[in-house]
Amino acid sequence: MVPQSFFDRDTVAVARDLLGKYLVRRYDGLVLAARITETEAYIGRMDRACHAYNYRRTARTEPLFAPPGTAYVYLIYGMHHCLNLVTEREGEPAAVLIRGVQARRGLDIIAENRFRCKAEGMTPCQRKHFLDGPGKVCAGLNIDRRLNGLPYGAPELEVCSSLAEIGLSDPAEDGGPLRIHTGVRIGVDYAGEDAGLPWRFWI
DNA sequence: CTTCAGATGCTCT
DNA sequence: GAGCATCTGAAGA
Repeated sequence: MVPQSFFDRDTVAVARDLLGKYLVRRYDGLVLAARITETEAYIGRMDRACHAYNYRRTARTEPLFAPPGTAYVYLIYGMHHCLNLVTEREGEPAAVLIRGVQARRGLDIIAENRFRCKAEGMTPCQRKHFLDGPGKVCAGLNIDRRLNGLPYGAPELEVCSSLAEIGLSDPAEDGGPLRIHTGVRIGVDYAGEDAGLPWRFWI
């Protein structure tokens, strides 16, 4: 598991550094793991796209003011969940949205969570777009508002830098330096000039 | 491959 | 009451 201090840093740096790391999700005796492939940074201090813009503190944004590494999970469009990991020192509302991952452990369980079928039964289209969106990440890994506010270090959700930590090997870990792409964030047109900030990262 | 409508409920005004 | 850090399936090119 990466140390909590990993999240106690500049949010954009954390967003970049989370690429290639692993989300490990545990529940009901199951262990799921997925490689992080797409992230976005949100910084309340100066970012209109952030729910806690200008330090706005409400019942919803409360987890963003919690210690680094805390999970911030909210419901969007009435039916999808989005997972964020809180960054910066406690009291600085900021987080990284997990927008995409690749499944590495628990394929059948994740496929069941997403499509109510075995991994083998997925269509080519379902396979191609398996976990390439924030709502899909949460659906596949069974993440919902029950995890909102979860302190970092809890076994239910961890971030690891190597799958060896859960007894697996991943060829992608030996693939050399990551080729990191940068772009504008998705779905934040309402944020005015801040919508153009290059705070989306993917590999 | 693209566009498009519809689903659905929480949050803040 | 408006709007939202989205996804899906259907239809057309």
